[in-house]
Amino acid sequence: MPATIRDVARLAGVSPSTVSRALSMPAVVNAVTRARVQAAAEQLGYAPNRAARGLITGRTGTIGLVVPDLANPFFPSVVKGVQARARASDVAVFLADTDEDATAEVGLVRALAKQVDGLILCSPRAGQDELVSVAQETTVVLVNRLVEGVPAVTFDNEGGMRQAIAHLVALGHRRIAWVGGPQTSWSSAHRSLGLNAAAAEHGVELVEVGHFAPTYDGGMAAADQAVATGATAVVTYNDLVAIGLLARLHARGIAVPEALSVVGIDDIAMSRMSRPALTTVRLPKQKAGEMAVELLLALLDDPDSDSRTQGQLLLGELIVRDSTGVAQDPARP
Amino acid sequence: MPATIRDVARLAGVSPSTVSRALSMPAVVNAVTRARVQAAAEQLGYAPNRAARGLITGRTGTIGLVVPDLANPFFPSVVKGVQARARASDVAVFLADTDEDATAEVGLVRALAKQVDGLILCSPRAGQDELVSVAQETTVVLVNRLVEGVPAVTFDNEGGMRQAIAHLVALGHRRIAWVGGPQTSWSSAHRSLGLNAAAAEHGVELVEVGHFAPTYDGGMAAADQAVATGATAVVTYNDLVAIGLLARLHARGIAVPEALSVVGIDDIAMSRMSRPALTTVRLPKQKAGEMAVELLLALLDDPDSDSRTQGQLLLGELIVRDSTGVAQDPARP
DNA sequence: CACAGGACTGCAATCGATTGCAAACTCAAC
DNA sequence: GTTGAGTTTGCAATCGATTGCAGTCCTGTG
Repeated sequence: MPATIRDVARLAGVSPSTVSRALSMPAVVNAVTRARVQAAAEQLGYAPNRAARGLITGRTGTIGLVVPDLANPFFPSVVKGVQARARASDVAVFLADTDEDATAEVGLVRALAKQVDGLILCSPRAGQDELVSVAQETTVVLVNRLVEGVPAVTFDNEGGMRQAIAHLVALGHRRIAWVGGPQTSWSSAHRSLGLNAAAAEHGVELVEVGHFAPTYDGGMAAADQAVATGATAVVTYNDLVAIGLLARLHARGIAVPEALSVVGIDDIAMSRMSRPALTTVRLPKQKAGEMAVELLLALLDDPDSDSRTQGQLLLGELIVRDSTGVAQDPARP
Repeated sequence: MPATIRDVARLAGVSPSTVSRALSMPAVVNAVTRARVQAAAEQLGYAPNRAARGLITGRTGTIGLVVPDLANPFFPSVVKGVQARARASDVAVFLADTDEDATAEVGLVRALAKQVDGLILCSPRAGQDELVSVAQETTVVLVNRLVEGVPAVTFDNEGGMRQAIAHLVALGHRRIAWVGGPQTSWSSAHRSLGLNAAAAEHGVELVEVGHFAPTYDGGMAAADQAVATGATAVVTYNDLVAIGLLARLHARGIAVPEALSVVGIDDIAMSRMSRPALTTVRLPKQKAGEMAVELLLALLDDPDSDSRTQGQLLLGELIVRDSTGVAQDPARP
């Protein structure tokens, strides 16, 4: 139905080759011919069929984006960033949601890999070996996950946690609880590391209360155990967990931040809307999506680019809202 | 890099034609040949290049999905539904976010149209004429928007509003405020219609407080005007607005639901997490995405299918939480 | 005036897959 | 032992675009 290069050629009175050149290598065709071709293309609303071009050039102008769960507000932000940056370079984005299923993820990735120039895998749940093997077959950029030898855009979890701890210590907290995310989560592990290091530096105590689902319900589940630690502040795996925790604390009549301070991570849109508004470490999610595309495109242009080894590290930023306050004196409760 | 049909043919010792047939019309090839081909394909991890197939068959196995803003929690749900249903039929999904820009939307849609078999336009911001014209060029399914002659999946706004009003009337409310969405919003207009009709039926008063951005901030902005109407209950354009309104009410010390009841629409994930938890009309967002794909696929198979004219209407469901309560007696405040 | 050189443009091959058509083969029946 | 029907398979054309190569035309110089 849509106009082909032949239609344009006919209308402009030239050969298809000339149309192709007029449109993609304007310098080599005569000015008046070029103008005629461009007018014809314009008139017909012609745009080259990417699939056909892809057959010849091996570049389809398409990338794939795989996320674990769009219902988790973290991911739409990343997707939006990918979207925006991809559009700016006129590349289309295939989106796939794996529903947190690592097995489905691998299958999806393999299927997608054949239809795209490159893949962006956001917080992939698959095993390290599988990711490496996929990366050997296609150009892959990881987001929020680090695997030896695979280019990635990650967040500075350690630095973020350091900021959170510094903030809490400044408020007088000396015993801080950590509500971890899923056992297998790469970012949870790294946040824990950063937290422990920072706590040690400041000479304060860090109590880990275990692993919970990275959801509102996970936060509800974690709340009581966090309280039981006797800590005066809690850092949670992410904002969703923090908000769930806040809900449970409210239900139990525990005042935030008076009796307990709460810090999340991510800064999802919901965080400023919670009551009290959540203090959190903002992760530049959209930026991560943009940079992932940037990195992928660079890799595609120059596969041997050294960005392969380094990748990109994005810094977090502490956003202080109302869920953190001066530590309650443990002596007079 | 990936294996082509020729590679498989060579390995299986047959011609490419036979490979093609063995894989997509198994009945016509000899059983032992078929087995040999399938083994070879398996061994090479072969999957046909969809782009190449698309050139011949005119069907690429790809659909496009356009949403106004992924940051609005309504849309990721729809996207998830589209995703899931599309994957079940082995079709890939191009996602595009227009950033609420109607002009960009039209451009994007036109560009996408050439690369896909069909398009799903979710809550499109473009004008009616533009949508009609796009629908003439490609197969299009609308979600959450109705345009004469274009197949669509919509929500029963009228019915949903009827439920909300019935609920409020049962609680004794007699004067109800409506916080509308954007002036040009199709769903806002229809919700208003349903509200007015239901209010008339029940003999209660409906006060429209104007049009606001469909966001948290929009809700904050609307709150004071809603209060000033003297209504004992407010229905808002969507949940995000309701949650913003709740925040402002809390800041002003107006108790919900004691002094004012609040009802949202959508039932986004955030709604059960708000304080108080939001009473709302649940819209089956994910289901809408699934049905849109279903409808699109049906239309693609049989362009003259009568689903073109009818489309699908999805019912809303009132979810009663804590933001609605018995009306305050206006006599003794 | 002939010829070298550059600027344009068209021909034809190519990418990976599908499909109409015809060739090759099998098998049974006469 | 032919013939004819039915199966199975391969050849070759095709989709839309790109690109190496070669041909045409024009211009300037000797």
